[in-house]
Amino acid sequence: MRKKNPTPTMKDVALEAGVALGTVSKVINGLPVGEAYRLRVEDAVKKLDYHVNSYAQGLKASKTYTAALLIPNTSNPFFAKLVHYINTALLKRRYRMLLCTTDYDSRMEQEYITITKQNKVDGIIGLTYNPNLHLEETIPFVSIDRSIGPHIPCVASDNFAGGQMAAEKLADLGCKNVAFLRVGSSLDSEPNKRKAGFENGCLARDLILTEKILHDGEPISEFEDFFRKHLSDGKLKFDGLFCVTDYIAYEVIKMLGKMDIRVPEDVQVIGFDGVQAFGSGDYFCSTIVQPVSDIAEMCVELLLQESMSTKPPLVCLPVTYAYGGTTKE
Amino acid sequence: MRKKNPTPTMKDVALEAGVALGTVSKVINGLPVGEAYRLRVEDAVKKLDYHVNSYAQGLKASKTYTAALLIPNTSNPFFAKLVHYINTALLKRRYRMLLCTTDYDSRMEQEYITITKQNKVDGIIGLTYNPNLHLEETIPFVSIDRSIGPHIPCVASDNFAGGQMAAEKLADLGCKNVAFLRVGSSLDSEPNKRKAGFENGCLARDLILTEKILHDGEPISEFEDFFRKHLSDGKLKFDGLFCVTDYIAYEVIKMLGKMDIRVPEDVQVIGFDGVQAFGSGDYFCSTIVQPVSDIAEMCVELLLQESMSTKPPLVCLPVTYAYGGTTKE
DNA sequence: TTGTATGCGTTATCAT
DNA sequence: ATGATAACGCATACAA
Repeated sequence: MRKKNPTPTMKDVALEAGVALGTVSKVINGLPVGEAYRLRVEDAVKKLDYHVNSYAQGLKASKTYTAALLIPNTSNPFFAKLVHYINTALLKRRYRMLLCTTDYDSRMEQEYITITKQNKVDGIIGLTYNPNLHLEETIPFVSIDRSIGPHIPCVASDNFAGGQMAAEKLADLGCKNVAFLRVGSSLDSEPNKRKAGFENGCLARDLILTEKILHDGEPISEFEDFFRKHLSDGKLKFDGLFCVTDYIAYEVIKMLGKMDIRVPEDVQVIGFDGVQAFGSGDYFCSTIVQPVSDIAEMCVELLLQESMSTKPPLVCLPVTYAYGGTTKE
Repeated sequence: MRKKNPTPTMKDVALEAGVALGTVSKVINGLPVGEAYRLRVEDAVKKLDYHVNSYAQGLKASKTYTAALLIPNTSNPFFAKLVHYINTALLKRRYRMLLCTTDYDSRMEQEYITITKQNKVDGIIGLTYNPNLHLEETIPFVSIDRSIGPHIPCVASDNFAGGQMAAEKLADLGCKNVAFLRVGSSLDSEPNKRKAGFENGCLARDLILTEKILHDGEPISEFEDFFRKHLSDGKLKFDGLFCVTDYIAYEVIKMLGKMDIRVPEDVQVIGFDGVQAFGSGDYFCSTIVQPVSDIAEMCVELLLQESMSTKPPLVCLPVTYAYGGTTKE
């Protein structure tokens, strides 16, 4: 009883159980071992409240059981949700998540690649906007929403179908004259397909379509000017709006409020993402919901999958529509 | 050039530089070493793009350079912000964060304590609602918003001052008759002081005060009944509301909208937390802003501080008021 | 089947 | 000042 070991090791367990070190290891890893020995070891484990040191384990295996998640921030509710589900999916597989919030900053994204090296992560899941991110060939990478390279799988929502769905929903709800509102990084990423899908849907349902696309530098207030341009004696020309994200929808709805245009009476609004205020039950707006938890699962699954051969280049997951008070239903 | 080592080790560097292993270690750790040797080692490090394996380092030092963050979720924007800043503060000190989202579930909180053991974290930062959380005596713990035990530091906003500030602000803006709205876990935690501070402020400024406190089971819609009870010919008796969180404020404002009571014309509303929609510039409502980044820094500082003796039992950080459209200013 | 010895990447103690 | 060596906790190939 001289030195009370703060956290017991396999050696302590072996000593306690009166068996050899190797035997303990086998029991821990579920390898075949004599019944009597196993019981004694298990007792000792319980008695000492022993837990394997997964870092030492990793050292042996040349793995760290850690995956990095590269993401702009945790403030955007969509990202926050992604963080949550990816973390959970990793933990379930006894992996740790190294959270790297880049703040849309390319410099930071590169910096994190370094941290990633220092931490010897086993893989990286990245939602990144850096057009020319230089990443290690050797380390597994799964991209969200953006195709990054020939052998790097990309996971995204079915953005095209989502755009289409928005058009159909607006048509079903009686809209005739709709607008598509988007603020876009010029990078081509999967979410860009929302536009194509929406156009396609409008065509199919004979909706008149106007588009307003803000480019990198332009302030979001440009949308207000856009609306004013399409106003005739106080009434907006459009009866439906499809905003490329819930965030845009949120800003747009505020603008409409200031202009005394009622939502959904005068104009119906559909967003994209499925963001909930405070993570609680209700949506900010009627919206196309991304299957965040499925996206997370898929990313982790692909990342940890051993065989490179079976990794598909692009996985699109189905979206759903949800009512959030900004449409007539 | 036979086997191309995927990630170089100290040994490789030593070989490359033609020096002994120990020498490399010293250079890496900034210990004194001959100038010529140092240069050769540094060259080799650059050439091989060597990074220390912090897990092996940890194995020697019996540290993991990992701290766990126990928090209900990342969906609530206030928590999301906390996650972001704590992660950043840890990373700055070359620590990793193990994110443990408990979903307000006591069972999960305990489960994570186990994961925490398996992962041999060096410390825990916890924002937890488990009244009788059983935690290891041996591992450093810093609590957010709740005093948990005699030797466990607690970090929080100055909630009392925040409550006071809300009362003063409402008084300054012309309110005479105000209400305090709270939904409360019965647990006594620092945020409860918001009530005391507000009462204090109302007294000082001669405001008539009504309180409505929802208990654990009651649905938030109870507030709507409360309002209807204090309605006389369509006008609300109150001209100011202090909601204990921005979330409550958000829900309350929606209710008021349905009742055709205008904010801030008919009634002004102040929340608490300083939550921003989508993490962008503007606040959901006029609010008392918690200094999230300071809280995060303080937690990490206290956690990693060696000397137990100098750890204060409770640290309260100053709050500020921010306009968010739901007050007359 | 069980036990022993070696090595994973580092650091620290010791001779040199 | 520099270099060899042991030890950290664990897994495993090999010997008993």
